[in-house]
Amino acid sequence: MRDAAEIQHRMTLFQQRCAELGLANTHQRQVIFRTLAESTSHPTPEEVYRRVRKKIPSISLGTVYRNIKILVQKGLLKEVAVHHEPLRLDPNLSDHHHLVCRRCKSVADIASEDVEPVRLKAALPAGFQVERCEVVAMGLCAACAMKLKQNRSH
Amino acid sequence: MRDAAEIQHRMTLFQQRCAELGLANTHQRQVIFRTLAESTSHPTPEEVYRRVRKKIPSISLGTVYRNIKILVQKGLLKEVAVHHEPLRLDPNLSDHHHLVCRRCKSVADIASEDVEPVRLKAALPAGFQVERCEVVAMGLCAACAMKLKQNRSH
DNA sequence: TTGACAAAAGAGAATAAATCTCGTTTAATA
DNA sequence: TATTAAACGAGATTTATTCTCTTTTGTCAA
Ligand SMILES: [Mn+2]
Ligand SMILES: [Mn+2]
Ligand SMILES: [Zn+2]
Ligand SMILES: [Zn+2]
Repeated sequence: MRDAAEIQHRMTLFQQRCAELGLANTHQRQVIFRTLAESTSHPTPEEVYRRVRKKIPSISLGTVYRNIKILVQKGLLKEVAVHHEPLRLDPNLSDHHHLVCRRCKSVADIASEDVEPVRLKAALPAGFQVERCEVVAMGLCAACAMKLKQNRSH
Repeated sequence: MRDAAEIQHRMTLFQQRCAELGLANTHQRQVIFRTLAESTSHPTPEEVYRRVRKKIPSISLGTVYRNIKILVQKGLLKEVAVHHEPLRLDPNLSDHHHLVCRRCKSVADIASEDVEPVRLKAALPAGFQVERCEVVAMGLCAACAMKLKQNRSH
């Protein structure tokens, strides 16, 4: 839970951004965002729904999902790491990293030797044992970059 | 598609490991593994199913999923990145990294400043535009490490 | 203000991915 | 070859998410 001033600041920015983006200023949207802004963890949509219902018992799960999707699209929320259905399997068991296209979801390998070893400078939460580090580089593949450019010039 | 000698080598190792692990040497299991071993991409379970059915038209989707799960558990296959349902949201929009417990799936932030910047040493696939790099450090949280130790000492 | 219109909400059906159940078949091994 | 646990196939079930449709609510201009 963050402090009240910080949350108030986030809410003000949120309302500004919604106005800029043409998103209506609904009570449900505000409470969903505030619930996430108050959180310092990484809740699931169901968890958000559970918390939001304390404020708006009649809210529907669909509204929570709809808003989460819009807010992630507009960059007002993030998803943790690359996360999209369905599961992707990797027959390459060597330690290596990945390059993911945010548009077409293609996944390409980056060899371990092609990335400088990841170095943590600070102490981790007490007792956490790191087993492996994977770098996920997100961006646009050549094909998708071209398609997006074309769409923009319509 | 890899070359035949490489695949043959993988199949031999696979059969050895299955024997060691007490996994029965079924035709379905072999074809599923071979299909993945032949692949240089990151197929979905449905894609594996589609390919395996060319060899064994009567195979069931359940068998594909069952084997994928076993093989991932036993370390004969990997999942790409951390990937588990449901979606996890992040109210922290700053660039930062994550620490994920492989057992309880808890997610903790690692501040960007606490990790040396990720440096790619080699050229990426032509035209790929990287927008951001996220480090996912996987391992065991203190609580889970303790629970696993207890279970082992039964 | 109020009215028109688009955006968003609620309810619940539908879909997609993954898992489970259960009766049947098969591999391991004695 | 007979026994038995493991694995299979078929299809139901579960879980997360999305969609459809009707009603309600913001927004904005008159
Ligand atoms: Mn890979
Ligand atoms: Mn985070
Ligand atoms: Zn792409
Ligand atoms: Zn844990």
